[in-house]
Order: sequence, then structure tokens, then C-alpha cells
Amino acid sequence: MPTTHSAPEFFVLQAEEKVDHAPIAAAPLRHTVHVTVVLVGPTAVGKSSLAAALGRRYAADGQPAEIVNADSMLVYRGMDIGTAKPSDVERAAIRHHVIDVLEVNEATTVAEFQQLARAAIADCEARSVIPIVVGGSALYVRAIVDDFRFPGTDPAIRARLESELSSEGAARLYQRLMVADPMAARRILPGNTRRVVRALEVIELTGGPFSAVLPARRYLLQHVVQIGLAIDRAALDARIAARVDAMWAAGFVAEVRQLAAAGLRESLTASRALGYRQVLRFLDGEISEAEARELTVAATRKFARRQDSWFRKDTRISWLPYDHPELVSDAYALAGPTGTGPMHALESRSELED
RNA sequence: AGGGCAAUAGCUCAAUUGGCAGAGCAUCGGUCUCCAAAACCGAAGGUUGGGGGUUCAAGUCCCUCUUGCCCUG
Repeated sequence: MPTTHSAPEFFVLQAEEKVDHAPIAAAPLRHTVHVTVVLVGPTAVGKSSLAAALGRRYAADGQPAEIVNADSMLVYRGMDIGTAKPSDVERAAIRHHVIDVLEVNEATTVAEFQQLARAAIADCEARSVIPIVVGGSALYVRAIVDDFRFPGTDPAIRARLESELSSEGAARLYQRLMVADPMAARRILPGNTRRVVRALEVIELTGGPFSAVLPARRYLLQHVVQIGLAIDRAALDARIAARVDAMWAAGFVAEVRQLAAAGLRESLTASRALGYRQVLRFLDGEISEAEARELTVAATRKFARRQDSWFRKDTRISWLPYDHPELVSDAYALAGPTGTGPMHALESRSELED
């Protein structure tokens, strides 16, 4: 009986593009250079607990470290259970930045987030504290460490484009983009109205073309060390299922009900968070609670796959097996002041397929 | 035991009077410069429960077997 996910190529690196890998300083880092440690990987792989352990390890060496959240949903106050937000105890042990900064009825953007995170990193550096950036969204992480410049936004223009989208239809809007910026139009699919609207907004706002291409994978910040937690799919799927079970057991539905009363539905971003969106549908009588739960698991799995398609392409990331007994030491070896390098880093992610 | 209904992709179901077996979800892959836990695109997947028959042609009609559900005893 063939298993559904043997996926042998899944973890194979596609290492074609040139990347610029900041060398790790051989001398002790403290008081010499500013290192930014970045922990990435799919949801539920254990990034937060590694971050906490790494923080303790630094502290044991007399080097203070703090955590900078790079997760889009941890910024919301009250969204705790469904986001697996670090607990009060964990947050008392090590300072967390860019967490609990918004109400659930507010919306965020990558650009705002970028500013908050970079400010937090600068603040850490000013105090000789090592920032440990923890995030599952590659766009958010890249917006922090790479040279991303967002061309701004204008609510009025955006609102008008949105209404034109509904009145004129997606095809008309896309035709306008083809005329205004053929290059961008070629890189954006007509059905993706979100990107079409944004492109038209930027063109109108700046008078220039819309760059529909991601910038190069080149660090803007100095001395970035990116560590990825590698996991095979079967194990990840099991962890996701277990996490959703734990969420429900911890009173997730009650949390969403409470947040719904506080205006969760009003936030374009928060209302679409994994799990929250599905439970809102349940509360609206659209689906059963059991369905909401199943859909949450499915959506989370899908999300993890999308996360992976970003990270697997970034050859600057050093991958460590998520369940290795020496994980913390290995991460510390990669990121810590000794600069000795990892003991058990994977040569490539295909090693997971033993 | 007799009668009725059903069986189609991993799952839930479509398929005019017999005329090239489809969809949603799941799976796999891809895109991504201010909603990104978002939005979008593509691919693979079937001996239509088994066997026989009628027909130029059967998921569809006939016979039979298997399995499941319902009704009657």
C-alpha cells in the first residue's frame, strides 16, 4: 500500500541562484559585530521553543539575547491559543518584540511590520543584545533582512480600485494594467485581482512601473545567520494535527467567540488567520464545529507547504533536523560567538529522506 | 429468508433519451515587492465493485455474484 507522501524530491535543494552568504565571524561576537539570528521553518515545527532555548544558551554565556517576532498573527492581542503564542512564562523569561501590538479589529501590512521588526533589531543592537528573529512567513522575514522597499499605499486610491474591480470586473482591470505596465501585467495572472489592484495602486501612486519581481536574496542587515528547522512531511502533519487538537482542548472556540465580539471580523488580516477563519464560519452557522476543526488542520497543512516552497529556495538557510538531540548546541554553533559551525547541519535537506 | 435501494478518483458526489467519465475537497508542483496564517495558477489521479450478456457503442439496459443500507417476517 503506497503511502501518500513519500515525496523523495521534496527536500532537495535547488541551488542554482547566487546568494551572498555573510561569513560568520571567527572572533567572539560580543561587542564586535551585530549578529541577527533568524529562525525559520514551517508552522508547528518548534521554532519558538528553539528560540527560547537558544536565548538561555546565550544568557549562560553572558550574552543577552531577545526574540523578535516575525509572525504576522502574533502581533494581535488576544490571539493566543490559535497562534500558539509564547506563554507569559516564556515571555517573562526572555523579552519578545513585535508581539501583542495590535487589537484584533485592526489590520497589518508587511511594510508596517518591517518597520517594527527593524526598529526592534536596532534597539537590540544598541544595547548589545542579540536579536533572534523567529518567523514562519518568508515574505516577512525577507522584508526584514533583505533590501525590501515598499512603495507605499493610499487608502483612497485602493478603495477606488476595489470598487472599480467590483463594478467593471477583473478582466477590465487587468486590461488597464496591460496598458499601464505591460511588464508587470506579464508577471501577474489576470485572476489574481489582489495583485492587479496593488500594481495599479503603485503605478498611480508613484507614476512609475510596478516591480512585480522580488528583490535579490541579498542581506541588507549585517551578519545575518538563518537557521531552518527541517522536518519530513509525515512528522509535520502529525504535529499539526496534534497542535489543532491541543488548541481545541485549550478552549480555542471560546477564544474566537470572545475575539469575534471584540471585532475580529472587521480585520482583513486577523479574521483570516488559520483556525480563526474556520471557527468564525462555525460561529456563523456555516459549518459544523467538527468541520471547522478538520478544515483548520487541512488549511494549516497547506500553509506549511507554501511556507516550505519559499524557504527551500533560499540557499542562505542552514538546515538542522528539528528533532536532533543536539539541536540547541548545533544552532548555537551556527549562530553563537564561537563561530565553530554546526556539528549536525544537513548537507542538504534531502538527507531527511533516510 | 423475501422485497427494495445503492456501489463511479484517496473522500463527498455529478454524468441528457445508451454516444469521448467530470466537479469540489485532499495530494503533488509553481507564482509572489504594503491583506502573505493572504491571493492566485498548474499537474497527477479511474479496467465506473467482480463476472457474463444485448448493442456499431454500456457508468447507463439484462443476468449473476459480492458488499452496504432500508422495509417486511
